[in-house]
Amino acid sequence: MPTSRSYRDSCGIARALDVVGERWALLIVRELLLTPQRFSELRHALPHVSSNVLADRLRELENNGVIRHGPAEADDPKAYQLTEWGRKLEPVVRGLAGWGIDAPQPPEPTSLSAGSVLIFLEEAARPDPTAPPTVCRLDLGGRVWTVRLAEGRVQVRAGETTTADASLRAEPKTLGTLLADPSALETACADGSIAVVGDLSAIRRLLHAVTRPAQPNSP
Amino acid sequence: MPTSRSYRDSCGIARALDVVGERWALLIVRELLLTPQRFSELRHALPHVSSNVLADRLRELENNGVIRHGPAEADDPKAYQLTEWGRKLEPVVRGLAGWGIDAPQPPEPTSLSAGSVLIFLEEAARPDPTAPPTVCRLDLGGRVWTVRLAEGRVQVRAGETTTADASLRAEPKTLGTLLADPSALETACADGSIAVVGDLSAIRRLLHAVTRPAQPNSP
DNA sequence: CAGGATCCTTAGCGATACTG
DNA sequence: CAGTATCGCTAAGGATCCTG
Repeated sequence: MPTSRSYRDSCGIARALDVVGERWALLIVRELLLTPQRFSELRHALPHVSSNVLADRLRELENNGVIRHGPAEADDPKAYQLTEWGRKLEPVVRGLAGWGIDAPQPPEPTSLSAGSVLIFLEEAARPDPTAPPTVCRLDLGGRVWTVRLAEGRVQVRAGETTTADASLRAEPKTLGTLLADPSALETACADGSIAVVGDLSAIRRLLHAVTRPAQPNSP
Repeated sequence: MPTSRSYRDSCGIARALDVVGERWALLIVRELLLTPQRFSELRHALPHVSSNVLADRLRELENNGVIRHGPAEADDPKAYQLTEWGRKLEPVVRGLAGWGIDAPQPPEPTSLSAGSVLIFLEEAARPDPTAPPTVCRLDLGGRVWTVRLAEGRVQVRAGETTTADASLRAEPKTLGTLLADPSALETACADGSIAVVGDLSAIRRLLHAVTRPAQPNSP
């Protein structure tokens, strides 16, 4: 029996939380915002969720019309994907991402999935508007993504492109480290923790796009 | 106990949910968005939360820098209020409200606090831009609010105003019913479930501001 | 082997009662 | 009024075990 506890409040917020307020629900939505994914891909993207909870959430989200399971639009017949209504959560999820970035850093060991780092890229990046438009191909945790920098924004899409300036293969966590400290790029290339093909300066532009202008830290 | 249940994910969304993802947290933020409130006021606004859970959440939100308790800015010294960072959740909460309004209606008995109906007012209202600017004074569940309709938007503020076109006193749930069915206004006046002073047509404009243009309802 | 279902333990939740 | 204390319940976490 999946969850059925409700806030019993007619407010739109409470009704939204009745649907996506349970644990892990919004992180599943985060993952599916980027691309439809299968059960095992979601497990890999959210390594700390147990399989029963994930199955419960997926069933619940499907029953509530947030995601869809079967084949639709001739896609992967086993992939979970957002419905039209579910996709409307995108601004909310992005807003949460932007807000959470300002949270105090937990000092604990954390994971970082491909979805995490890509959403972070889109949300936190403020690339130099005067820099040349750049297209990077990312091979992140076994999936390929295309990242475009142009006009002060970063856009991520699932899948290949034909016109990349550079290609980068790395673990999500490694890329996260580089985003925090772009100066480690050469070292990472040298020790093989990442692999770059093409124009290295394109990767450098990507990394510097998310360098934030000095966080105020007053408690 | 090592961690008090964290997602252990460096993603901004996960870190946001570590702070406001627990049950009731975002509904507390919803209430405090309108005005600082005391413990008993929050209990009244969220009738289904038990006192220990409310106390836990408030302590947690305070520890995480979302709300503040003591006296600040010469306000009610016992009221909880949002910090500057906490207030930045407003677009997220409003986004959730707008999304949740399109959720299928739960048939169960639901509550409706003053905060609920006021956020709904601000979020769902699309007043006629050609109608005259209107100021209503609302006495809702023992607190006074000022509602302004102007230029196609509705703005709610806590407290009195000096220039109201009309004043309305009602229970939050009664107002919710009227917003769903404005034609019941005369009946409600007659049977005393609401009390109107001043220009009744101002109240009528307020009620019609949220009448939505025919919901699509396809499952 | 992907895609779950089942079992067991723990921690968070809900309701009520109680206290400074 | 502003919370604590207590207790039964249920969801989450973790591992293992089916099933196609």
